[in-house]
Amino acid sequence: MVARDAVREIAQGCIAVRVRLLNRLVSGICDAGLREHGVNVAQVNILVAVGHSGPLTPSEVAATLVMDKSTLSRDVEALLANDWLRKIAGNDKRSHKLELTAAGREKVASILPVWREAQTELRKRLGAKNLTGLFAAAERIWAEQSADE
Amino acid sequence: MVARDAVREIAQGCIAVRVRLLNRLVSGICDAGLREHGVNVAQVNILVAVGHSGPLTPSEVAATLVMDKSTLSRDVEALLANDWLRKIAGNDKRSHKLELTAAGREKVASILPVWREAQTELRKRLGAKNLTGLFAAAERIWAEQSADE
DNA sequence: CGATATTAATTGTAGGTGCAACTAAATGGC
DNA sequence: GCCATTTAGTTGCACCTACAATTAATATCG
Repeated sequence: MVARDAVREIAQGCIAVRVRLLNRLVSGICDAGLREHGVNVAQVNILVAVGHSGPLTPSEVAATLVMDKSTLSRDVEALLANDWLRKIAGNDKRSHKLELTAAGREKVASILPVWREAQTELRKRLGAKNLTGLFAAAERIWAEQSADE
Repeated sequence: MVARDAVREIAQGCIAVRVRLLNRLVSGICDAGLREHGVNVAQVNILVAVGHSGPLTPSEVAATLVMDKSTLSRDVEALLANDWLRKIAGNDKRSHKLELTAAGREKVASILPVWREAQTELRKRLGAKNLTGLFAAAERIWAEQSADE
């Protein structure tokens, strides 16, 4: 194996470069639409995760989104300050749960039009049929997590 | 449409949350393996892009990877300092091209084993068959770019 | 030819992100 | 019951990243 071949092998097969490219494209399009609403896609994802599956502890949210818990902690801070999330008592004195507030639910509803526009553009640019694999991959990661406990 | 439905609609269909989740998983796995080699996945992707399709101008690299050119500029700085990339004259006095050096090519070759390990883990966790859609989506973005000029 | 617009790259700045270290609380041996 | 270990969450830190503004060079058009 000579050095030249390594470049070709990675260029042709690298999962990371493709996922990262798509991430930048997708996040960029979503954030552009959300900017006027004063939120970013990371925040919306957290609100939706909590609203859909909550109440959840911060650790559960972080695991679901495969985020570092410290990153989540800082994101949640802003969401609490806006009263889009609220803390409720957990099973422990060291933990708590996060719940979507009515205001948070309305905030999510308010961005629905721009979210739909972004989805439409993304389906067109990425190819709607290519998304099934993407969704299935995410499902596998979520399934892994259920299996862990 | 009530607010509750917006949460469900986004939770069930959001492309962004899934792409971002996969990005964090993939980047995390790759970066963990690369750490001992003193590089990150962003840098490897740039070296490979330049080595595979180069010489390329910074703008061309940024477009290929769908990166902001300012982000690329700072990444390239470190790669030049390590003599993994070199600047060569461009068509213009305001532009130049980037070329992979022999040392850069060897650096890429040196990380090939950890790259392969990461690929194997990712294929297993994401499901090998789910990757075809991912690759096809990236191809569409690259095809868009050729069509632009 | 000269003013204006465009293009390439970099730099200023603000905020996002993850790893490691830390604090507090709970668990598990012994 | 007590001490070591684990777990939950936050904070310190360094770095990554993108948008906006800047600098320099080139192209365009009257």
